[in-house]
Amino acid sequence: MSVRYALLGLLKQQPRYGYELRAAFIALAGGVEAWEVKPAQIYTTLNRMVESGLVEKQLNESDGSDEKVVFSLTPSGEAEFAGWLGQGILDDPQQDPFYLKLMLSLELPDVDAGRLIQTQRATLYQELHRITTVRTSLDPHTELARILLMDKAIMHLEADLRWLDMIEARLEDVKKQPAPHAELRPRGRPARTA
Amino acid sequence: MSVRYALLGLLKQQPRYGYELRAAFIALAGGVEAWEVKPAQIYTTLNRMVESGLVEKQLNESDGSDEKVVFSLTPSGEAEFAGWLGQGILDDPQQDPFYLKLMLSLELPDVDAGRLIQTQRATLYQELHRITTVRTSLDPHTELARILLMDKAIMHLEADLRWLDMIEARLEDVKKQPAPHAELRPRGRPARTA
DNA sequence: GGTGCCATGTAACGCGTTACATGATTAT
DNA sequence: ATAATCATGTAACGCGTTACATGGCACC
Repeated sequence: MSVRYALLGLLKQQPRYGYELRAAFIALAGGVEAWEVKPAQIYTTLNRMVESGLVEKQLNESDGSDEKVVFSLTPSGEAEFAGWLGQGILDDPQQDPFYLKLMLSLELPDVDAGRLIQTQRATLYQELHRITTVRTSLDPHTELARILLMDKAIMHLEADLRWLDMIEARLEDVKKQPAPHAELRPRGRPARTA
Repeated sequence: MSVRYALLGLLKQQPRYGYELRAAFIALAGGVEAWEVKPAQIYTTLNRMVESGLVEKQLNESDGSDEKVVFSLTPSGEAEFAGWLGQGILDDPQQDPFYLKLMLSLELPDVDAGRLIQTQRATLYQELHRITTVRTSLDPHTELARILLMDKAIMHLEADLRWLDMIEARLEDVKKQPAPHAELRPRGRPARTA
């Protein structure tokens, strides 16, 4: 979803051809490891935007021997970009695959929730270590932007680890107390008692 | 990506028909507001899994007058599910639309980065308030699972707000210091000095 | 007799992916 | 010479979405 708008922004800077746009996007988004974009996505996205009138295609201006296809922004595209920039963004941490796993493990008798949590914790720790290493290797003078990206990743990983601790503590609580009713089970589907 | 595996898990509990699976998934994932799934996605996903041999379709068992299409798990599907459960998960906070906006705003002369940050901060605050309200309205005895979901959202929103503070501080630093070179600009594309 | 939910789909599209294809230029 | 990178695509698929269509059943 964002690639589309980023391309509009890059075209607002200046008209460009596809391959150049791809390089510019990757540079903008923090490098190949952070946000890879395949050439196929660039060209299909650009052509879709040409069809909806956000972008124009100019075949082979100026130079004669060149096969480059130059794209430029239309007023409509500029408006679309401005609209995107003006909006705040929320991501959806509610759609959490790990939460799904956890809920399933509580319903399936042969799955150990504790082990699930341990595996997840190990994965997060490992990634935290990796990212921290990368972060400290960056030069604050020339790569400040990427440091910010890493910092965000670190803060989110730490939040996830704290969240796992919370989950474990809650599960312990439930285990100790007799529990007035079904406790960690999601509501709905009357627990097959009927 | 996760819906597919959650469906396998739900079918491991017991064979079910499509509409029932949808209800079970929504209950599992924390309710309609948290993770809506459209019927169309359920049926197409199930049929794809039938084609790849993870799931079997049984037409109209037991009852006579019923039009329900019952799906059940194959051994292959069970293995697929077990594989998914065993793996740790990382999400990609590197692919961050706000970061893209920020980088673009630093390159485009007519876009104010400070205002961008303020808009984003307001959006995050608003969502934090909304989620906190929802969270405190939940009953810890019967809806503990959803409370966990909300807690995660809150922790991430708080992390994002702290991150915005960091960004602003860095930008201030850059403004004050003469800066030995280009500072917050992503590398690549030699700043059009040539 | 509508309104709404149960239940099952199909069609078309957007985003993103992999795989494939072509041809030019540049580097070793 | 051959390998890498530049440059431009097409085809097919997976996931998810919206919109549309069909038919039953229940409630007011």
